[in-house]
Amino acid sequence: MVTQRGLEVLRAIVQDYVATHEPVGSKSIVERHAFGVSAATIRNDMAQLEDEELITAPHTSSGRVPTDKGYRVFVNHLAQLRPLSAPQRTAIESFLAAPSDLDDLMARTVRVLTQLTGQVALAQYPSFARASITHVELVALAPNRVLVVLVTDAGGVSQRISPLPIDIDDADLAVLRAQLAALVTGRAVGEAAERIASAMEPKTGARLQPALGALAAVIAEELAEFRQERLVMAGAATLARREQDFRGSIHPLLEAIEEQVTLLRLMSEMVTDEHGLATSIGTENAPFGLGEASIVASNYAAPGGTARVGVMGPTRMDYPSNLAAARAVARYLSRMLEEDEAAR
Amino acid sequence: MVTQRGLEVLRAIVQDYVATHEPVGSKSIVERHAFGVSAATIRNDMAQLEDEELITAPHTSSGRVPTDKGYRVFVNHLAQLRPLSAPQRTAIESFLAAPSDLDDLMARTVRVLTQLTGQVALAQYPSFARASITHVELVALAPNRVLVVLVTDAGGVSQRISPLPIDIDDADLAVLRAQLAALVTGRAVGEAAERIASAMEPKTGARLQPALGALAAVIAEELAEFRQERLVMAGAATLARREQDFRGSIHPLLEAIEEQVTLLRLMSEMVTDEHGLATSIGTENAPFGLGEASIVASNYAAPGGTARVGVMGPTRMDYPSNLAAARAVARYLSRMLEEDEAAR
DNA sequence: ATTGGCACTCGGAACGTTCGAGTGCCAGCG
DNA sequence: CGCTGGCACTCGAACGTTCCGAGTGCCAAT
Repeated sequence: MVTQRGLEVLRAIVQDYVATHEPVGSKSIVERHAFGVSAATIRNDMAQLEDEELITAPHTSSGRVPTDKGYRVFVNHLAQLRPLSAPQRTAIESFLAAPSDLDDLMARTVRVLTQLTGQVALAQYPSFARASITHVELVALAPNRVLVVLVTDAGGVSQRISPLPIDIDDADLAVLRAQLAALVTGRAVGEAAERIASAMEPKTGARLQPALGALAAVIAEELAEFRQERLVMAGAATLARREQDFRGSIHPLLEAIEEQVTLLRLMSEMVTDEHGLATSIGTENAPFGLGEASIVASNYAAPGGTARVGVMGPTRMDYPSNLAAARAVARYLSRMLEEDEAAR
Repeated sequence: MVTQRGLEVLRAIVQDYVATHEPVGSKSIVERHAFGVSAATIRNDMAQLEDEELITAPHTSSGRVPTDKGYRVFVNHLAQLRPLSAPQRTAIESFLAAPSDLDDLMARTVRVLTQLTGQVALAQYPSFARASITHVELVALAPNRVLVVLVTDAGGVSQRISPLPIDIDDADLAVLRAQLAALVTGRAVGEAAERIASAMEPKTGARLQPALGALAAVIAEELAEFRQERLVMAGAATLARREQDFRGSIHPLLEAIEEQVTLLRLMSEMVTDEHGLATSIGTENAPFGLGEASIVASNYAAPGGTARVGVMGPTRMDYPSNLAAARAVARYLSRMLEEDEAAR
């Protein structure tokens, strides 16, 4: 059983260890924190914390270091977010002001977050999976090449060039446009994908069927792209400064950053607390090959539902600050997207 | 003055050092290469090479290591590309087969190149700077929101949503479309940008002028995007394996990868030899903050002119293999783009 | 329950020794 | 004159020893 003071000691250990990167001893705790008890008492508390596996000693006689479990307790029960400073808030505001489009907004978001935290920043794109198709437009580039543009009600646009197996004229194009529009406009992305699949089968011998099939195939690809989750990142270079924080090497992290898929799954599988904040610590990420890393994230509100923005760093990170930064950025991001949607 | 055999010794040193990552001594040279002379003779040659600053000794009595100048001589005079193996060629072929679009093709290109060389792969996008605008299309999303699509003859497409300061109807849209088309279709990107600038000035009091101005501004942005060089990369994670190859840290490299701008300039400023190959070694990259890295690249033929594909790695890299890989990939890439253009 | 005291542990720094790979130089040889 | 074997020398890497101090666990006293 851990006493109340024991928890305070854990908090002190986490804070000091994150600050100094060195195992913390009983003596340095009484020096840096006003516990009003002697080092020996702290030592007794530390022995209890060690029994509970909340802290551990790297060597027989050395200071203590929090375990992953210790960080977890710290984050869940002991940490309170450290609010951002005024300059930090204005930094976010000016960084995110007047983006030219969604890509730009997302890129700026991760840049400001990596700049605030000094960690690798990650952001899920708003999902278009539940959006509906509002427009399908065909532009003839040549008799046998058509540009296919798809627009969703959530602001997502996709475009792709499709070669055609036959030459068509403007009248044909109008026919095809009408046929495709009937299939997908007003439909949710998933539903549209089902309906478009039927058009891809070469059923009738109609003259335009080959062209329709080709266009349907391209539209299917575009729809698949809408359903796919995406991720933006920034600050990978900051990992180089932290090499020794990751026992083995930063290779798994760089790999994950390049892969994206892993991080995408990780981000979406994290569980949020009642404030929309999520934390995944050290070995909790082991199934993803990132047992040395921690991730904190905050939900933000996007047209297509909530998505997440956060940072990835060493287990020994400053959770309160990083959580606060992620939350602040998420809030601004939500607001930007809300304004954009209102204008639509 | 360096003798013929001296140059052979340099070649041996470069080869052995790249292979073993350890300073090479006179004795190991006579063991691994059939020079037919004694170690003492090699030592004399090495002394000459050291006078010429082609090699250097890390410590007073230790093997020798090539200097950047030594690598340069090796690459210019001593190296002959090592042709790829048959499996490697088929790997390229199957990797690059049937890309779904340009982005996909470029992504696969860098992936195969990083897989072949184990280094960070870089590829410039084909440039659309000299392309011409063939289509400008407006799609009404709402009375005050229009999707603007631009298409070039080099296969580049750009799309963006523009809010309008006033509401317009379909007839207005047709008018605007005609006005904008008159300004930019058939024009080269640069020329189009100049002409579109004029439409952005609020000169006349015409009713549609505010809308025209807004659309022109968006088109100007899209044109600027066409003029901008772009880069794709892969294999950043491989750097982690090579940490100690970069004396200081891999931070500058990761930074450059994230920045892109630096690498873009570096790639475009490299000078190619008569075979379209370019090499930039160690300190030659110092102005770009990459004095510890080398880059090799090969030109490839793209619709908008030649562009480059290559790899970045430690100065102590296997130049012949990497150059051969870059050249092979560049050739396949040229062919793919040529086929695509023929289909257009 | 808390505390001061104390013996104990162990990692890290400092230092010395040894070992061997590699060098430069030189006299001798074809 | 170029090449060679021989030799003294250098210096880094590896290893062992010593020393120091921060930190611990435990215990008797309060």
